[in-house]
Amino acid sequence: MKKELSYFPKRDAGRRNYAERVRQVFQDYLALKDLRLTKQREKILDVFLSAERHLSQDDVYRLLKKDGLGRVTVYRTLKLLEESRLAEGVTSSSGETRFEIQLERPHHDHLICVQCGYIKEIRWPEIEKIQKQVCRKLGFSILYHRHELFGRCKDCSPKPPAAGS
Amino acid sequence: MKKELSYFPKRDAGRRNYAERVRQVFQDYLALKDLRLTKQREKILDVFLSAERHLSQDDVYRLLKKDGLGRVTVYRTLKLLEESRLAEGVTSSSGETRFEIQLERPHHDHLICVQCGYIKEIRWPEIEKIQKQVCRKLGFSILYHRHELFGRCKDCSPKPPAAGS
DNA sequence: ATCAATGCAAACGTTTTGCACTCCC
DNA sequence: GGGAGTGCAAAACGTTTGCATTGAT
Repeated sequence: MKKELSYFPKRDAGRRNYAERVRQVFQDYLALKDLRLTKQREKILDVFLSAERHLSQDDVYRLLKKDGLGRVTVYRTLKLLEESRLAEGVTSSSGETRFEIQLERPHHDHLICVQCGYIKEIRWPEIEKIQKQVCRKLGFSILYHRHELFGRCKDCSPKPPAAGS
Repeated sequence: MKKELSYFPKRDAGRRNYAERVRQVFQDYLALKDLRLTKQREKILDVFLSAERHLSQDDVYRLLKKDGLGRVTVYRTLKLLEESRLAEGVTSSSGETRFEIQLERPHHDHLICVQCGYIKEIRWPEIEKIQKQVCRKLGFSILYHRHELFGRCKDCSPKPPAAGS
């Protein structure tokens, strides 16, 4: 039995609901700031919700330019998503920032394959715990952190799991 | 007895030697690549060795433009320093990359104060250990990682250590 | 109808490149 | 002396801004 770690709650069943909750949060944030949920902003959000993660600005732009969406709007909307804390940036293997929707997702860090670009999410509560402890001891209050590991994923590793191992 | 963790070897005594070793490493790297250790490259290295850490490209440029050094050279040399693995970039609180010389310095991560910009280096072998373990289990081979914590340092913390704790 | 949002183009800041001159090896 | 290195200017790149038009509430 492949016990693939299932870090995140299954959302397949409640996917549509999830999308709606995300949209709601965004709308609330916008309302709070006296801003509007426009078609373009919805579309950008939708792209994230169907891709579900790790899109660069350019990815979003290319997916939506056929709808007449401009780069500027993508930039501005991504900024809004970041501000609202709905989206968060991850450094990709090529150095560019990629975004993912964070709502209701437990905090996780990233393993980034420098070869294929695959981004694996990982949770390690132990590490978070040590982090907090050490920082508290030092009087450093953490606001947020970035913990990214660059390397090769299983498939891209130079030495595939040898027989007999 | 204050057992302040002494993360880095005392270099006060051997500082000059250290500088020379750094220069040697750089020269070796350059030789390997059929490149030359020029006055400008030496000067840039010297800036790092006297500042010892966390300089942005602009910092370096401003410190050296009086010597007639151009921005372009700074960019190119910083790239060389990175390639040679002598220097490594850290994300500063304002988001720009700052560089530090890494030779003979044990690996460390960074606590970055978003208020005063102070960068504190930190070693937590336990975390590194867990990291390695987890990644090995996943078949992910780490090449390098970035672990940066953003927050407020002791001095900039909103609530100074209150009386009676 | 109002006022924010959009999209264009132009501005902007940063990094890279082309090229003649310099200088290290 | 030759080829790499430098510095300038210009190009390239990614992001932001100004402004007239569009559109959501």
